[in-house]
Amino acid sequence: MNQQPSAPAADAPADPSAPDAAVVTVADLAADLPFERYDVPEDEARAERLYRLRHSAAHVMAEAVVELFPTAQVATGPAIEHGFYYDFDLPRTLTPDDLTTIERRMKKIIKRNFRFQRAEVSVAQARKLFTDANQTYKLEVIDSIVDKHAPETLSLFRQSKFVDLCAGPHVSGTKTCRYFKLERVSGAYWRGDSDRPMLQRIYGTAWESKEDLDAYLHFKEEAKKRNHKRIGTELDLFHFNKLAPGACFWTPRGYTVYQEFLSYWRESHKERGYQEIYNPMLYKKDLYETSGHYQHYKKDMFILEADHTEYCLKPMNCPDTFLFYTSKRRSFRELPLRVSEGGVLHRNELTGALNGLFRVRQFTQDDAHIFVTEAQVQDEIAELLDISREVYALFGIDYRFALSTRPEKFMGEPELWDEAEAALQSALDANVGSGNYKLNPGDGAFYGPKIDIELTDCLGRKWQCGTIQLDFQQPINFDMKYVDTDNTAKRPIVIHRAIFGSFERFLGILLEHTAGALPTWLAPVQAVVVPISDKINDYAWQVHAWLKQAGVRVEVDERNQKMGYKIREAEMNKVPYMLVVGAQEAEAGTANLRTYRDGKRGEISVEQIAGEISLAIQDRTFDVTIEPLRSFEDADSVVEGDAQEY
RNA sequence: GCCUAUGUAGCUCAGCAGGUAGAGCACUUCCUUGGUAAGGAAGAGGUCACCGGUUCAAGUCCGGUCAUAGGCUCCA
Repeated sequence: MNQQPSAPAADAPADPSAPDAAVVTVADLAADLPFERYDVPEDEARAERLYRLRHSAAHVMAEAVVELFPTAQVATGPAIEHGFYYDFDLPRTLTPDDLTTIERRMKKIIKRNFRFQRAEVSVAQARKLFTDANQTYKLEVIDSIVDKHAPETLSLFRQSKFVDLCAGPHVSGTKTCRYFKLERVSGAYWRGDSDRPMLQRIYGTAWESKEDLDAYLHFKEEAKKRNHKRIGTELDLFHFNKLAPGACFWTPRGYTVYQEFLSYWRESHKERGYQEIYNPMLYKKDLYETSGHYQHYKKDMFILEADHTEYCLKPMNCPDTFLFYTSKRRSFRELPLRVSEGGVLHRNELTGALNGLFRVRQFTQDDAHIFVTEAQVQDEIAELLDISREVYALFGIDYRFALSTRPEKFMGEPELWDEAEAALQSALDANVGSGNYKLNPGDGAFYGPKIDIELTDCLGRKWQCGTIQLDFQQPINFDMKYVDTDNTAKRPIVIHRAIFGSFERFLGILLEHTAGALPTWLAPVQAVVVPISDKINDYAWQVHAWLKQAGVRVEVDERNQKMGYKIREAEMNKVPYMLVVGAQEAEAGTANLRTYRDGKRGEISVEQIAGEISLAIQDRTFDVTIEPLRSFEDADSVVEGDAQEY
């Protein structure tokens, strides 16, 4: 084989000690501009201070990158939750080694504590500056600022040898940014537009103290341990296979959990007057033309052909539930008509968007549609708020309601919107209390206002799962009617609602929230009997039979191992109840109880243990201790669900 | 779909100057018959994601495909 002489590669990192003389940086060109001392106000709130710090860290990082790549084009670099990022257009892609190099250079800059300085220049001056420096992204930023605000001047910030178009604010000196860490490189479209160039984005985190930084890094580690995909493997609940990307394979244990979940859902909704129907999964495209999904949602649907006709795998339950409604004449006496259809849904999510149970291509929503008269809206909403509360209390998860109102683009009559919004609002005021819910003006669906439910898990992350939406549009599309008391046909309103969002996603959240230690009623194995030696196996099976009779999912670990080993195994499998039995217990008809939550409990009669477990199952007690990790999430960042739009 | 990284036993990972695979756990068998998070020994288990190329020789280098992760975009 030919040994290539080790010539420097064309794309090797630039040597900063010998910068290309031809490259003129913004800082060089801005040397004569009127930069002034920049003072930071005292007594600022922590959030503001962090914002300054992180935004400044982004500038420091940009300086380090420009040092390394003098021809780099810099795009934008804001402060974000936990840190900052900056986007660059670079001559080559960055490697993990580059990140280390950049970090080292940043530390040098930080150590010298360069002051941030500010200059105000005319728009023309700014344009010339960035044109001469060949910074095209900045020019585009200037253009959009001018379009939007038509300012007379623009501000520049400088620290050391880096000058950036920037409104600020910043810290006074670079040393304030010293508790930082670069986290990762990724691609990001310029202006978030997938038709524009892909830039390289470097993410970093920055804090006010070493303790904060360490705590944050620790938090990230803990969060990683709780990843539901990891727990799913550890507890043998589900797996994924490349032959069905984005679809979950539930194992016997996992499917047990899933079924328990479904049973609860069925039971609780049946009690509240819901009727369950079961519809087809495959429809001619005409259905979705009627609903409008074919026009607007086609790229997310799986479409196949048979009999020279296009068929669609249903991506949501609404349209086919409407076929149920219109399948016969409806009377006002039937309303409110509460119909649930937990069908299997398919959505052709982009491969890059798939994420464990959080974002799948096949899933089931705890979906239901309620057909109501206008007068019934408010009571029905109150009822839904009540169910939501019941459900979330069961899982020990914090939640908050949010009202989203008419967006700029909407369908239907504004008067109807106003009425509907008023109905939602008064239901919220009456049942949740005014001020106890969030307002998202203009965030409603185009077909109606909605109430979203945001969950907060023990990692402080927010999730949008449940949603209650009013829909005036589909009743028209499907020409839904009911015969009213005066014998005339009237148009019902549809309420779309989901509490969990999707079972898959909610289970994923629950697994992370509980770190896999599910409440007894959901646990795949609720109790394990641990005989101390195989001489006790007969009694162990006797205990097994007693518990089984009490409706407990119980196993016997009769492997030829020491009990310490079996206990360890049961602990790692997060089995709520462990019943240790030896000669003594066999004699007395007892078991030595150990629980996942409370540890060793001592010798108790099997009857009593069986009673305790079966009560926990029956009541669906949330018998789990959640130790909340210190939260690093900001108040208003919500991870959006896949169940929010219909 | 786009960017970057990753893909070796059921799991977690090592091996990478190219010379035809290794650990721990899990599993099987045997010994041990034990009091609340790992007793001992032996054994079995892998087309190194897949396809193609370079080479006498590829887990290792190159190209492509698929999947996964983190982002971006999307989530009427």
